[in-house]
Amino acid sequence: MPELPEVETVARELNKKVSQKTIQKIQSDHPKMIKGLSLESLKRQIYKKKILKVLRRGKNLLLELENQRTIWVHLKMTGHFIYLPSKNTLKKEKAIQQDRFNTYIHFIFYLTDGSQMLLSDLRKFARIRLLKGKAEEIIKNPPRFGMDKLGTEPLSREFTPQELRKILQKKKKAIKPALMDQESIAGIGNIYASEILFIAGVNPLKKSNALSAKEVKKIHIAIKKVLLKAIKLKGTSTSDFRNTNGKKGGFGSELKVYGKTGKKCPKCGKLIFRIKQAQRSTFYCATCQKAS
DNA sequence: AGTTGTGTTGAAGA
DNA sequence: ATCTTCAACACAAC
Repeated sequence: MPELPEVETVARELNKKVSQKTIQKIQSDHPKMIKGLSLESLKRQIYKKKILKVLRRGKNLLLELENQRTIWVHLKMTGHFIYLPSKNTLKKEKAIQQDRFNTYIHFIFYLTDGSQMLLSDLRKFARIRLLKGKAEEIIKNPPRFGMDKLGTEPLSREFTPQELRKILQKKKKAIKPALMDQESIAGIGNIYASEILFIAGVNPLKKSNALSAKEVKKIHIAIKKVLLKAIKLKGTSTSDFRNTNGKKGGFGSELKVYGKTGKKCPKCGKLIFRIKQAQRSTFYCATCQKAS
């Protein structure tokens, strides 16, 4: 489930924990997760290279190295990074391993100070690439494998209500799948799309281009509010997402509608519905999020 | 016990 | 072009 708040949390934590550290070696039991080059080639190119910084773009993670190379990681559905400090007590490691979602380790990055960066991924959907150039250059001038089509960053200054209006006017889809379209806005996934629309009081079935200026304004406020709060609480862990210390994020208890089918709406007390939109579950309150 | 659903997204098919 | 369906994979719930 890593969406923008989860990936942002990982980027911030890794920035604190591994930037300015040097990669000694890597190990993988599933090199298929690497795209575009072999495990051997990746090993050669990152050997003894320092990690300068870690950035996020949409749901993509970028680890910039000192040699004009950047490790790109997409966590997809079930990937997450765990950081093990060098002076790791056995007790602490045991505590991390007690959680089975921390035990699907398919990549180990050994750093020269003895610490480790692990990639755990139950379903093995996560993908790794090695890109040429610095992270900022890649963001500005993205390669054409997928990152090239990313839309605006919802927490950036350019993402104004006017900008959102412009984006939504062009789309004929319902607002809920439109919010999840990475080519328009980068980083919103299935959980936060439902939560945002509940906070905005907008029906998920309403067509994007039929929204009033007032509704767009409400959605804009809700996007910023929900994403910022989720980042503050280090993300949502409804099942397998974990932070780099192996622990769950804190936004799970803040969820108003996601996964709440048949439960009472926190605002009006009526029942929460689940419907399907573009093959994904949408959760909403039909009373607080009127279709009209 | 087989079927269905899960936070993502790219590729293939229509 | 643009839309829908499927596949990558593992597991839980029904």
